[in-house]
Amino acid sequence: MSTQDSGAAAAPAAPAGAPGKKLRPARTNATKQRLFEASMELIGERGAAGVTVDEIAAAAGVSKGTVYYNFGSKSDLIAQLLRHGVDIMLGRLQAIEGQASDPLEAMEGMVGQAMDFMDDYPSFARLWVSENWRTPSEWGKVFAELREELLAVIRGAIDAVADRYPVDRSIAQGSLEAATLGAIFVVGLDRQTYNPERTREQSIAAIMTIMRGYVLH
Amino acid sequence: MSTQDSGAAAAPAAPAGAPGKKLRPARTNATKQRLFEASMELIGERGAAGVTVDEIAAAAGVSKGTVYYNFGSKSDLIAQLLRHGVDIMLGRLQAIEGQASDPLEAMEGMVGQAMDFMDDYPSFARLWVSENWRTPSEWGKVFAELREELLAVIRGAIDAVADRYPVDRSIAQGSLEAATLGAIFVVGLDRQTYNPERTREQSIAAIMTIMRGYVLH
DNA sequence: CTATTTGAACTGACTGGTCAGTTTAGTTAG
DNA sequence: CTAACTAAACTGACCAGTCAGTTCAAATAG
Repeated sequence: MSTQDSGAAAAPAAPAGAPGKKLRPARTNATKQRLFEASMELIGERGAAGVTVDEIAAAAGVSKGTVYYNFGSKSDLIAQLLRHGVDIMLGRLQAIEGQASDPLEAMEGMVGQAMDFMDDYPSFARLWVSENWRTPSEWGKVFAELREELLAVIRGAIDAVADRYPVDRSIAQGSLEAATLGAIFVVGLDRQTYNPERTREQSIAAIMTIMRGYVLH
Repeated sequence: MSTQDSGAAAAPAAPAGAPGKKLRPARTNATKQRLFEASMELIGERGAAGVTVDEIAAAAGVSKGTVYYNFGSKSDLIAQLLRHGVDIMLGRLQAIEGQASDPLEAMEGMVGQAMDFMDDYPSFARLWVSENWRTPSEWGKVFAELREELLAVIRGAIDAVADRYPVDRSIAQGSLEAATLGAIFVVGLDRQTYNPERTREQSIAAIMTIMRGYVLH
């Protein structure tokens, strides 16, 4: 959750010509956190283009200038927001990576973690699916990178299954990873948006059907 | 959104695309078609909020006034665009509904049709996933309705499988439909956006893994 | 210990531009 | 003759980004 700002280029644009090292990130961290939370909520609901910087600032209890002080632009804020969310999700997935001895159980645990993450950050998945796959996306590089990190975790879990069980080798792993990630996001979103009565376990079982079809019987 | 007063009288003196779509159209149909194609492309790429009415009109080779003559508003245009796309997709899915005697083959055919549809209308899936699942969506009702129509077709195919084969009854059908639809969209979009080298057949096989896991062996 | 200074963090009015939707007067085609 | 369309100007709202000024905790000086 920390995800302290990568000391690289997009640091605060200090107006007084400061060289920009984080000497005293006292208030700043709390402010960034509030901005992340506020913008995750708003952007998740209405889309990146549908939310104004003024709204984000107001929701975070901060002035508009502060947004531009902490992030260089609206676009930068969103890029860092995406990274922030994926870091949280990855942290949760990796937290149980190897808790179970059986790779299918491990996979099930991972899917469960993903569903819980979507319960806790319902807006992140919305933001993800709304802005991913845009062709000349402003955040195309960010998405490609983050997507790869998520797929890598799924790939690890699938590999573990393939090592322990006989599986259908004719199925392309890449497509299988994509199908799994897609099912996770869409089942989670559908549950939130249209079918809140569906349980966590039902959703996990439906997604795990993919794995059961992958393993030969 | 502006003119929030109940001033319904602000509509054009002509029949804005509200009710009558009967024996009207001479040029209108061609114009609407061009507008559908142009806006599908643009909105699919940059999102509903990221495209201006002027751009759509220009891309369709039509004046801005024509957009407002045929559709009452940008929002209306998009709602009708969604319906238009789903109608095409449903038409294709139903065209092979019952071509195969084996329900698993029928399902595979349907998934294949869906992949072909996404090849032909690559922007529609983008529009769908970017605007679906928005919480207070302007087109929430439209989405709920269209989503139900798509799920009904998938449900029919799953039911046919469940009638002919022994299946895992502990899996909630609703979640299974959602997982299938999600996998279809995401695998298709991923192929277009990030992995164009993946074949149609690889993608179908990955999605069909869900069905193979549903059927008991 | 008190006074002064420093500068990172923050403020909010303002600017320049964009865009949905309207209007009007005229043109084209069925 | 009339529905469909054009072209261009206009409005009113809205919004990303800017910038001159303010705050305040910590550093430093006296």
